[in-house]
Amino acid sequence: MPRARLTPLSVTEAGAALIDEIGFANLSMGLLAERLGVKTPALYKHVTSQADLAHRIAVRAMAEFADAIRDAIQGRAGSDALAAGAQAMRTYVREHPGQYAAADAASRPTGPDDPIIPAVERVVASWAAMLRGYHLDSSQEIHALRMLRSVLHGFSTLEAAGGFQIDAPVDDSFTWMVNFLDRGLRDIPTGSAPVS
Amino acid sequence: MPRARLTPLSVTEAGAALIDEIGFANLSMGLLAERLGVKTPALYKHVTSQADLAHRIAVRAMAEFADAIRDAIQGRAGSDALAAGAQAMRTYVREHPGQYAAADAASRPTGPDDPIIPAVERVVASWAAMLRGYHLDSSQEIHALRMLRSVLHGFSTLEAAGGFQIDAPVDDSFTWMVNFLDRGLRDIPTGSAPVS
DNA sequence: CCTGTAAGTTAATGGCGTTAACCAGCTGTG
DNA sequence: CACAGCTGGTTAACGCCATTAACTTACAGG
Repeated sequence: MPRARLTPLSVTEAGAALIDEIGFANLSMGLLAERLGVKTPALYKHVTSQADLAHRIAVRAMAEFADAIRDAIQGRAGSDALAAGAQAMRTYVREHPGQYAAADAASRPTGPDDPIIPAVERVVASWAAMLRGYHLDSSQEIHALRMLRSVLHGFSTLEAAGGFQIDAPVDDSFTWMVNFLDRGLRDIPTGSAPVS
Repeated sequence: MPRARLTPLSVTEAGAALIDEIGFANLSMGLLAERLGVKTPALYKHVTSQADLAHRIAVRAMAEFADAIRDAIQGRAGSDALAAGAQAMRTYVREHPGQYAAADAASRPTGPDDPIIPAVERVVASWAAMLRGYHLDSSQEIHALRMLRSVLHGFSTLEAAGGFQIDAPVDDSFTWMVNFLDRGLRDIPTGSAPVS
């Protein structure tokens, strides 16, 4: 019987493809083994557990996600950078819902040398670079960053989950929302935010 | 041996309490049975499956969530209503992370008579009533609603998951974000949204 | 060639959700 | 007050899944 020649990397990649098809919650060792033409226990020669597999998928996904955001923002500024970055995020989540869910679930690092940390930092750095085009007060940057992350994460995951039921084009809502954010960011009162 | 006198309702309520303690993904029939002082199969006399239990928890949670939003908005208008509603949502998710996750997972109805439908509709109606205070163009209401839902859902779930790592007060970011939204909503260009 | 190791295999364990078969406590009737 | 039946519990058993152990065999280096 010929060998399958698996590696941690090839197992992770196959897992990443599978998780997008069946959903994060439905990932199972048996399904992945079948997909790779191998019996379930063989996977444990390359991956220590299902949690380890999920984490490897998450790291890989976060890195690809960071690349996508960086590439979209690259060479643009201000409104253009915001629109391109937001669209890149939405596209990534739509095309890789399982991997995004895995990355999201693993985004709290398990330790100080968790390889997801640099990947997360690259994402944050891209959003921060994009926001720099709006010349915000430094005390407000973190708030704007958190808002941006919240709104894009919320929209993308709700869309991927089929959460927008009403019959109105989701594309239009997304464009409207990005324009709303752009307008608000271009017209921020200076000084620290007034607390109600 | 005395009987436990369980009902579908009491099982659902115990499940709701448990899911907030251990998290949506960790809910198990065995754990809930133990919590109720009963053997696992006893639960199946009141609930047809774990999926059924999760769905009942979700319906209950969505209804309580709808109440919380309605009560917060009640008697307020404009900025006050937005701030109160947003805070109510954030508080609900923080206090009931498991139930919110269950409600979120079940928010796509399984059929036309799924009891989650009216609960979801009440939530939407509250947000729509709140937005009415901003006198938006009717063509833009749905977009504003989706944005609001996205941003509050995103912020709340990220916060509940411990996603805001940087050392800056999350309360301040939330207030800043709500103010940002309020400013933007009070100053919306009329006519249909410009599409880039 | 041939030997050792690493990548597969089959077999076994334990935890879960679920179902079947059984039994006992409450309830409503004579 | 008895007792019959339903209803809400029990124990036992099944199948699926993650994981581990014990084994075997393909292949790489000497």
